[in-house]
Amino acid sequence: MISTRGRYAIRVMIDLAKHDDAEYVPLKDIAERQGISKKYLEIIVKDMVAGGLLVGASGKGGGYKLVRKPEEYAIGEIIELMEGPLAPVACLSKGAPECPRSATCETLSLWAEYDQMTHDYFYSKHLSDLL
Amino acid sequence: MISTRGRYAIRVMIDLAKHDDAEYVPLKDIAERQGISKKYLEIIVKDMVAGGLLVGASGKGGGYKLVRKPEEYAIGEIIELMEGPLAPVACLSKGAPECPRSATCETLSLWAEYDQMTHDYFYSKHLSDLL
DNA sequence: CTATTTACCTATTGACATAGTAGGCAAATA
DNA sequence: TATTTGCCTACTATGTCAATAGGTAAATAG
Repeated sequence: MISTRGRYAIRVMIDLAKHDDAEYVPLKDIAERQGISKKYLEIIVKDMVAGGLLVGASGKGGGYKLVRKPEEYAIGEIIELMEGPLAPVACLSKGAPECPRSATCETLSLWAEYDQMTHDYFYSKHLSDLL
Repeated sequence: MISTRGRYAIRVMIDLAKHDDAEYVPLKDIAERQGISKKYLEIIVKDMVAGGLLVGASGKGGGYKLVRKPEEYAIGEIIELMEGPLAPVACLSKGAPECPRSATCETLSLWAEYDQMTHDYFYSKHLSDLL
């Protein structure tokens, strides 16, 4: 299941996308509108900045804003940044050590096909599709 | 991600499907062939019996066997028994209390569509497809 | 009727993730 | 200089994951 990290991140993105591109939006406002603890959002938003989804600005008039247009954010990108790989099994994650069972594994193609489906789905949807 | 509970359960089912339908297969043999701790498999197999996937028999000549033909087990059924609902968010699980945000939630259709895809996929695949 | 084989049951453990809370420092503006 | 805002470290309670440990009950072979 998708955890609050991923779900809240998407809601923050939607909230920001609905506001003027030029202005920074204080996290306090987002937290109030979304009914989510501001303190908890701080942790989540920090990772979003580190991952290049948002930029932040301190001080009065500061806050966060998107760095790209909503149609340029794939939902899969947001989810993978916040939750880790979409892969249903560890051996299909990018950079995973090769599984010793892979040559004879009867379930590998089941997971691989599902992984492909999931990837295609979440990278075909963009932030702009949620507005 | 699918945990060992679900993955091992499927491997046990495949192992059993490869053996004579009429005979009980001791868990010790399955554990050795699959390279999985027998003690851990006991816990998993117990839930599989409780869920109606297998039957067990004690004593000499005992073990476990399938109760249906491999083509009559949907993979989704096995996964949901062992891992809980396939739903990507709690509000889409069967019997979940209605989410207060559902009327205005901008992400609900995203998750619902993915949920449908996942369900369709894992209920279209059967144990017999993995042999 | 006894020994062996097998399933079945309860309990415990260490490591990790989840979903936060708490308190303070740093930067930018009015 | 005061206020607003982001940013940083640390802590905690709860639960899940992946087992391990040790025993009881049932069935069969001899």
